[in-house]
Amino acid sequence: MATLCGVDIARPRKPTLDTVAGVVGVSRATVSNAYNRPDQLSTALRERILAAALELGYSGPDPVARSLATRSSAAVGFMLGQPLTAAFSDPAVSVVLDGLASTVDGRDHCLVLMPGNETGGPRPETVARAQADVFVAYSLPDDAPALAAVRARGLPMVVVDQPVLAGAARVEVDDTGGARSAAEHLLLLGHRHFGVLTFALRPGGRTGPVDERRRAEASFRVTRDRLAGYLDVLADAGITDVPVWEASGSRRELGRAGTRWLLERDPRPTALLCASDELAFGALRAVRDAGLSTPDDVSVTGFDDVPDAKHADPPLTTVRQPLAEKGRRAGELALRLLDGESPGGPIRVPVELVLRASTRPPR
Amino acid sequence: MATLCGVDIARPRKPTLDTVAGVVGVSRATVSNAYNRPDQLSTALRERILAAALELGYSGPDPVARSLATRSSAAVGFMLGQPLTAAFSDPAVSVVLDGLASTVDGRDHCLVLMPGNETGGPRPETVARAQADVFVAYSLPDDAPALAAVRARGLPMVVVDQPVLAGAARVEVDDTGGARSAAEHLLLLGHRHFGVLTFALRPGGRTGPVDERRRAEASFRVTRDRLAGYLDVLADAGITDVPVWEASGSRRELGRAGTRWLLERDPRPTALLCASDELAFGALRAVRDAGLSTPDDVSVTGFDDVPDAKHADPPLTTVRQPLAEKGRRAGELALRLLDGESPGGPIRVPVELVLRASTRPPR
DNA sequence: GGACGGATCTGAAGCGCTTCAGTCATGCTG
DNA sequence: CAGCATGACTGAAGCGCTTCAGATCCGTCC
Repeated sequence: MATLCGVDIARPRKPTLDTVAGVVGVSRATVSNAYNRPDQLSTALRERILAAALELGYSGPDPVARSLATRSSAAVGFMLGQPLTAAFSDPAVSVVLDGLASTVDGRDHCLVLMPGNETGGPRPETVARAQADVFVAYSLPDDAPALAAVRARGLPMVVVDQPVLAGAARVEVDDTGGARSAAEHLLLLGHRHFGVLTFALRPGGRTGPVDERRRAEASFRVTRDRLAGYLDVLADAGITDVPVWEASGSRRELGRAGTRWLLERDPRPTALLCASDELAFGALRAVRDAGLSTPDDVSVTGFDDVPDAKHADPPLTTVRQPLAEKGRRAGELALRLLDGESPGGPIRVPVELVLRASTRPPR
Repeated sequence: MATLCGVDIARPRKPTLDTVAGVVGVSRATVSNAYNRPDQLSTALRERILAAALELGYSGPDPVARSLATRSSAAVGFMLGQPLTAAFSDPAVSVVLDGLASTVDGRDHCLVLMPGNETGGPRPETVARAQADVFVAYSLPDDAPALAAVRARGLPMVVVDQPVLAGAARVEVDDTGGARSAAEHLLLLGHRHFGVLTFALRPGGRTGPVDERRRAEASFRVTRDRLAGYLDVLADAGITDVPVWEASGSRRELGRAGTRWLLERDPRPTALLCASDELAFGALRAVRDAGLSTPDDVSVTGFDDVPDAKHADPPLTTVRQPLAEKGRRAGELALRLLDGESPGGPIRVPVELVLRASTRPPR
């Protein structure tokens, strides 16, 4: 009786707002209000509507249609500079992402994940079709096509760590400063023979020694800055020709391999500066493999202070950055942009050298 | 001139299909075709349209509107049983996710990530509002509210590992069998004193010894099956009262702590069965901490065969499961469901015991 | 008692796009 | 040259929802 005229046979079809409205005998607007603005109708009616919906198997307004009508998809896109495996092998990524995810989820926003490929970011097509109304870029190379794609869509963006991009909100870390402090620490301890272990300077995953030219081509800002921090401090102290090994990713196994090479240099380094804790874990292992001891024979520093760092053997001296906070900040920034507020200046999170047992003066 | 009548002043407004159509002087349908069906119009016109679009700053059809019109959001939702940090501390999750992501990205589908919370899955509200047209559930507890939410929306779902759910496509692994083979291996070597290290039996993250009652309450199927595999084989051999430690997550640090407890049991176990490689890594470390040796004093087995397992010290005997393949299969299944094909029976991926140096007969 | 305010509910105009049944030339066939 | 297939393009009907300016009704206040 209270049903709409003809369209009644179509059983298997999914119910919509209209279906429910028809059955209850109210207008579509009222059903919508039942879900979105409970104060706009009487409790009694609202309950009747919800009951009817339940019975009809209507599970609430369709998210896509709702997004179209409200012009907001309630999702934030997360673009990554690497494939997922590479990214998540390093807690430095997953902890940040976790902070971000819980922040945006608190506001009923979803996270659209866009992993990178060999070229160092998601495909622009992926970005163009992603249903998100703000994007977060994490560790993309400066020239990633994905960035242009976001820009073309005219959507706001927050960048964490890099790249530095005009008009985008930003949360950043003083990578250079952190790296400098690690190098200075080792210098102060009296070390003169160094080795540096870094992760990828550019997308594509090369593994091998880094020369001046390769260094100049670096397109990952984080890598560039940490490396520069290490080498500049050493150069200022008159130490040049420092061997540098580039691992294609931030994984302990790759750090271990690189360290093998570094330990074969002559003179053998007494101190290893690593661009991440994961690499440093590999370095610790390689030192042990070589029948040497950390810190007696070789001091090792990391970067990030991931949870495992303090439990390493020996506990790792490293540069701490507040990973979870970075993620949260990025999330908050993204939500602010969604609210149309201005991004404000870049948010800087602090770094701090954490001294543990993996460093000591050379013998 | 070729512009539409009045609506011309609104500069800052984002261009739409109509804008472009108006400027070029063609119908909206034609512009749409220019993007989606190049064969439906002449190349010349298509290029004119694309050029005009570029000039106007139109970056292609709006994904949300397009989704509404096509009734397909081109996204797959990924629901996780744990928060991101917990999930990604274990490569067993990130490798699967990577396989899934690359599979669906190949079809221009996005990945909507829905991490779990303390209750063991994403919030149902999150699921209800997620713009995805197929969901994959990974390691959710059997009673997760998120599952009901998917069902309420009437969307197809693929389940990997668990829970077992009627009507859902599934890719599964013989966890019980894998666990059994590890236990049998140790038994065959002559071990009689065991310890078991497992990750969470239920959402919420408890840490401590597991008794019969706790075991009965287990809601994570994977955990349940592996544990059962270990204990059943031992029980069949007449070995009962095996101490079991539950870690709240699959992290090496937690494995290390649990192993400390296990090693204090009397009689001290000569073999440790771990529910994951990450836990096993912690066990190796704890054995060393205790001044003991693996495998001389204590044998250790893991589960998963993550990339680090073969580089552990000593290399880890473990049950291999093809993680990347699991992810890919799940992705393929999801895409098939999207195409309206039937899921077919569950896909089983093989497990296999990989013998390495962390196990040997007891002294 | 008439004006007013509040609480409820409705109509209709979009949101930006896809798609399908056509329309209209145009060229080809026999 | 009639008849037809083909290619190029258009009109209009949705997709399922939100939202806002009313419409209606009723209790109230002076």
